[in-house]
Amino acid sequence: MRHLQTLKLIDAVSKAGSIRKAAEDMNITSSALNRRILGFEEEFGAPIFERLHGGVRLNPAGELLIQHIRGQLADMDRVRSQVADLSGLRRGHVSIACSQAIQPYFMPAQIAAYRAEHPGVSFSVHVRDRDAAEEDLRAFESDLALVFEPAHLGDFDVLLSVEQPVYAVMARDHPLAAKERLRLRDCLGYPHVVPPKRIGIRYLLDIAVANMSQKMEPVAEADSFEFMRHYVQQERAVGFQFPIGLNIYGDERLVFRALGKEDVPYGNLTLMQMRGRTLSVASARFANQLAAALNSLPNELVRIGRQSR
Amino acid sequence: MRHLQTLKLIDAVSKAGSIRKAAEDMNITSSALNRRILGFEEEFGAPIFERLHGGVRLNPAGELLIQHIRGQLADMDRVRSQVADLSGLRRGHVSIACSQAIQPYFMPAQIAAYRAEHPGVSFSVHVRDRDAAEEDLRAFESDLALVFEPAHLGDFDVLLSVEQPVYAVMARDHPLAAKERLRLRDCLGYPHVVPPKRIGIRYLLDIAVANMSQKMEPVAEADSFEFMRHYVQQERAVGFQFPIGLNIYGDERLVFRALGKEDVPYGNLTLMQMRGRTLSVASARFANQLAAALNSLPNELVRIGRQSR
DNA sequence: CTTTGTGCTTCAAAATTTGCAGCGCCATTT
DNA sequence: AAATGGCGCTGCAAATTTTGAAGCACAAAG
Repeated sequence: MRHLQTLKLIDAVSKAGSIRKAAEDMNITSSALNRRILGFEEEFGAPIFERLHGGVRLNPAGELLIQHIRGQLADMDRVRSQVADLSGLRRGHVSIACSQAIQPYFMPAQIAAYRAEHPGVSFSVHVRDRDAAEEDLRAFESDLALVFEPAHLGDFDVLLSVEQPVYAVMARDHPLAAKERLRLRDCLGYPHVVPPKRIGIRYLLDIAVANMSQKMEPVAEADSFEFMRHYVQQERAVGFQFPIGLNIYGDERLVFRALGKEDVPYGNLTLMQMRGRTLSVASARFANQLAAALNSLPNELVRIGRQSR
Repeated sequence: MRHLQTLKLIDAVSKAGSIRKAAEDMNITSSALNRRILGFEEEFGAPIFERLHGGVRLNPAGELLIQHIRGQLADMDRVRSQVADLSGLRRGHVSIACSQAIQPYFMPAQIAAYRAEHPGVSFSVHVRDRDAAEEDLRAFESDLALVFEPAHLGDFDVLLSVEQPVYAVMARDHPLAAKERLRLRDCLGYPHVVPPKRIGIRYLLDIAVANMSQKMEPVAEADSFEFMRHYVQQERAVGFQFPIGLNIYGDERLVFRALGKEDVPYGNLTLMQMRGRTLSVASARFANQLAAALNSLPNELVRIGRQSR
């Protein structure tokens, strides 16, 4: 798209932090890029970059502009997607940022299901904690975000929000595995593995622990659920995870127990988009499918709950 | 703005209905314009105009695109306005579509008040009936619309809505001028002047008359309030207008009487903008001022009511 | 049948953009 | 203090793109 080239270049410069670096990324000469920036600033009527030793940075005017540019680039993509859909091609691309817990089971299944009906649609999936996911939306780098406990809801439209309890994860022969109803303080009595503070589940655990005399003393802090899952089989420790990230029936060596709401607050799994954006056809449909799937999750949990008794 | 030139040209062609006409408007050759359109369609991936004998017209894809284009052009204006405001220039432009009744007193006073504080801001005021005002918003030709009884609220954000009774307007020596409380059926017993159907006040009168045995039999149907105002002094007829369009104390030869809500429904004077748009600094501030002024109107009306007894 | 107006095409001229090389600047390193 | 390396910026000529003038084929109107 020729007429958007200058805008793309400005975006590239703002990301690279230097005209020369951006020029290399975009496969043109730094002098050409430099003059395009200068030319744009002239017709725009104000500088958008402040020059400093070692590169450039957006000035306040540039910050205002870059938001417009990213919106325009994304919106043009949306229009093209709608037009493609209009002509029956059913092509498109969906970019989604989501929490780690969504990655192993939920998202692959959802994408496979969607692609079974729309094979022309491709996906980008970004693992992002709750802050980073919101940054992605703001920068128009993801169309959707599906995260636990989003921090600043101000700039976003919430498409759906469902609650999920926190589950304790342990080896099948762990002493606690015998108990049907588990309290958080039981878990903290054993070695435990928790995620770092930026992760939603840790946020909830911190809230819970704040009201207790007992303190959290993790033997390991890890942002990889895979690590946690294997570690609890090594040391007979306890880990924590949301059920959407668990294969409840699939793992014979592990046991999962929901922690009550009065113990640890439920996590809010929230599907959101940038406020006011009109998503591409593919993204909007995929969001709908996600919403439907999430809405049917509670039944699933009830069933799991019964089975675990 | 160079990189928007192609988009502006497409907009011009869609409005002119012909490439050659648009070329003349935009001061370039038709061949150059033609090739820009062709070039754009190629990189866009689909035709956006359908060619027919005697000109071109947007196809469905083009309709989708033109909406994006107009949004983009308007948004770029907004960004520039914000940047100008950032650098302290306090310049800007406000474009507003409003009903005829707003034109004589309310809008001039409001604009003068605003410009007294922000002399760098200029205005475009378009007289539009309720349908046309909405069209203006959709086409991004007005930033704001202030109209009575808007028809399709779906695509717009309502910033404020206030009620105004319908007033009967007559000469001071009209027989009805002696009565303090007037009924609609009294008015219809005398010759009366009403606006055409597309005007909000007529819409309300039609609703009122639908519930009556008496019929409306206007001696004149005119969309000019000036016409009505002078005509009622010629034939001793009765006219109708909203109080915001009346200079209640200023005209010695005319008398105004509010019609009760049970007689004729109150008109909804609504300030709106295109859904989801971020207005320029000047437009947003002017909208705030309008909203404040409209909110203080009811007191004004009460005062008028007392005085007219 | 002629006239008028349309979108589109050809080709050379005009305008713009690009790449190369180099300048001056500044913070860091030597 | 000097050297270095990275940076934004600038002449200048080449490359590329855009433009204008003229004309073609076509369809509707007179």
